[in-house]
Amino acid sequence: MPAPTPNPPGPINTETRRARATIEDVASAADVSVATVSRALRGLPNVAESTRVKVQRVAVALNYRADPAASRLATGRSRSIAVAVPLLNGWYFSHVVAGIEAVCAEAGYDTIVIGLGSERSCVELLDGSDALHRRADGLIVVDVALPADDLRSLDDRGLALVAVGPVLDGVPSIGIDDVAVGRLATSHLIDLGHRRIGLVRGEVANPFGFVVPQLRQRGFEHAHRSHGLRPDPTLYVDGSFTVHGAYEAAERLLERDDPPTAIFALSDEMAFGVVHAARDRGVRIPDDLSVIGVDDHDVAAVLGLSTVHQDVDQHGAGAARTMIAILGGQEISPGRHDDPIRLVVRSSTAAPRR
Amino acid sequence: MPAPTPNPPGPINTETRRARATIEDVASAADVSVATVSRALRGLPNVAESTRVKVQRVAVALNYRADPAASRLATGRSRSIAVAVPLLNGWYFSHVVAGIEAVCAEAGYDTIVIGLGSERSCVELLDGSDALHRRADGLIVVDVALPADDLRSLDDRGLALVAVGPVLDGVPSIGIDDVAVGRLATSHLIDLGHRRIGLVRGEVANPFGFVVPQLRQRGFEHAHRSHGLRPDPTLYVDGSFTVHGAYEAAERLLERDDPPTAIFALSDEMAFGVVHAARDRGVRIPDDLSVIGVDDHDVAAVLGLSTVHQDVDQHGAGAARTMIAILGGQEISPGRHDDPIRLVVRSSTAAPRR
DNA sequence: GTGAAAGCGCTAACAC
DNA sequence: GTGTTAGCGCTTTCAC
Repeated sequence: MPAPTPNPPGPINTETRRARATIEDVASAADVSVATVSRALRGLPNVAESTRVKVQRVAVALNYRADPAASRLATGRSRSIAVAVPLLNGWYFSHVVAGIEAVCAEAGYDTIVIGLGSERSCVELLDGSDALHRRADGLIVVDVALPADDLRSLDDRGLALVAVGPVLDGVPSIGIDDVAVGRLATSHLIDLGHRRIGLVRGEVANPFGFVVPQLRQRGFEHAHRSHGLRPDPTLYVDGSFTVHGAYEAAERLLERDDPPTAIFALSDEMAFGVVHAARDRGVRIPDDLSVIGVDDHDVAAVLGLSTVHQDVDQHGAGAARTMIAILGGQEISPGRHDDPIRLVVRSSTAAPRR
Repeated sequence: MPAPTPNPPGPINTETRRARATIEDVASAADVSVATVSRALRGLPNVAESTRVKVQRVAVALNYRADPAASRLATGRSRSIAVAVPLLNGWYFSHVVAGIEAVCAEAGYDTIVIGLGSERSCVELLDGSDALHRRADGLIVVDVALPADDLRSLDDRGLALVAVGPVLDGVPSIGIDDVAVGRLATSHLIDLGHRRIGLVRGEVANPFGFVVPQLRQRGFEHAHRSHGLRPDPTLYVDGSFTVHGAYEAAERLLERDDPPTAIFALSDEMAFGVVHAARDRGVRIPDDLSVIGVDDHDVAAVLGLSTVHQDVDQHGAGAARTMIAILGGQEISPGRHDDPIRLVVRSSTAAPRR
């Protein structure tokens, strides 16, 4: 158990308060009761239009804003939503977060981010740790495969759940068909004539399975089989979902006596690493090696990287909208929205030379 | 004024509460008063060690955790810090945010992110809008140049302030010497023999000046002057700090009858766009054109891009540590920490051919 | 060392 | 339509 770090003592409260008007200030200034102020300001019925106007005017004059903590305490709702992502600085994740934040801000919700980089953070997330405990009304998990009972425990705590990425049982989710992604990229390579295809997968240090890699890999294998081919597992390497990790992984592949003629990297960032490694060893792309990634990262076009496009900001925005609808009391079925994907062929893929 | 969106009605409260233990539950189970529970759990003095142990045990058994809203209401501190950034999905910003979040989580603080993409969001930030008002104990602004009176108003609201990026008057800040960055990159080009150097600047739709571009530009101009040269303002173009924006900006430069022999892009992402544009028009790098950026983005190495390295994650982490120290009651002088930078020469810069 | 009680600022019954 | 009042769950004097 982490050391209890109490709030430092001291009457921060009183210093701060000076400037802030409370609901009572507004009430007395407007010559009504606090209840009326509350109703008027929140647009509730049973307030005479004239009173509402008067109260609003006073509130503006006093620059009054309800204290969210007090409000949360009274209503049980915090008007903020949490986003849990494996790493905050990945291209994919930062775009999802950006999409979420934009929608949340628009709707008056705060966005609190939780990086799941360390094991500790993952465990805490579910333990009902500080980050979630009564601080957020809902949780958006991005590419996190929560086990069923953790799902339930979160639910028991009254947290609304929405997922971005793979399907999560009983949770509304938005993402792409990752198996199809794997199939699409791989078929492209096979159609070009490639028969020995390397796969740069990625593990993330994350106790919850990060299932995207598996799904895309499954698609990779499907594609082989449906063309009557058998994938070669000795051509599978781990790129950790980073440029650098993939660089090293690709080195291992290219060092072989029988290197693959094409490499499928499960993300564009990893594909960048592959391209780099190839270049450093004088392996020409696409002449000696075809490379394809996934994401359609802004830099993919610069490198001429073939890839599978997905509209990442939209995933985040869609998830946030769903969350807000749920929090707004709408019945949302825990369904799946598969966003379309499409193959983008650039100059990094071509028929094998030999 | 935005439409008042009240919390939807409904007894969410009671449903939720079922599972959660309150301080009273702990008190009665441990057979002490709530005051004692509060003291014991927060490590305050004047609690018999035996009592403390007992209370802790009960708290764990009941999976008790203080409700942050109630705690906030009573103490005035929310144990969360807000981060305001111009765009959440830029490489630089996402790394800063990641650095901040990691440190905050470690210290038990929530990280709430605020994107300043729209004008509205900026205005609201300062208006004491919902996002900040009593929700966060401190605000970390990243590359945001707040005017002096906004600074004061934030301060009046009792918000602690820390800045990442350029110096902000009266606020502790961490960043790099952006003028030096401009000088370093430009001198490298000049030393190589370049005399006509294009500058890809960047504006971000942000009412607060985003001063980084100006500073780096100043360094660019300094470097010229100290070599007895005069920069050519017709060679300045706007790349919006995006790959795509820089692509178009570079096109304009390369289309000229007298194109520059080198281009300094104020960020690596923009440099990528320049490289792309050059490639698309058959301009060879570095033979026909030298390109240099700033950041040392992971992809810079892949493209062989020369650049000015900075340690971005560290900026975020450092800022967060400073913030937490301030919030912890330490006296922190509003000083400046300049993180070191260094020139990284790769293959995108060389002497001009003619 | 511990407990009783008075808030913190707001919302939601309930009365009028 | 509006006001009164009892909480929400915690912290913090102030007695003991």
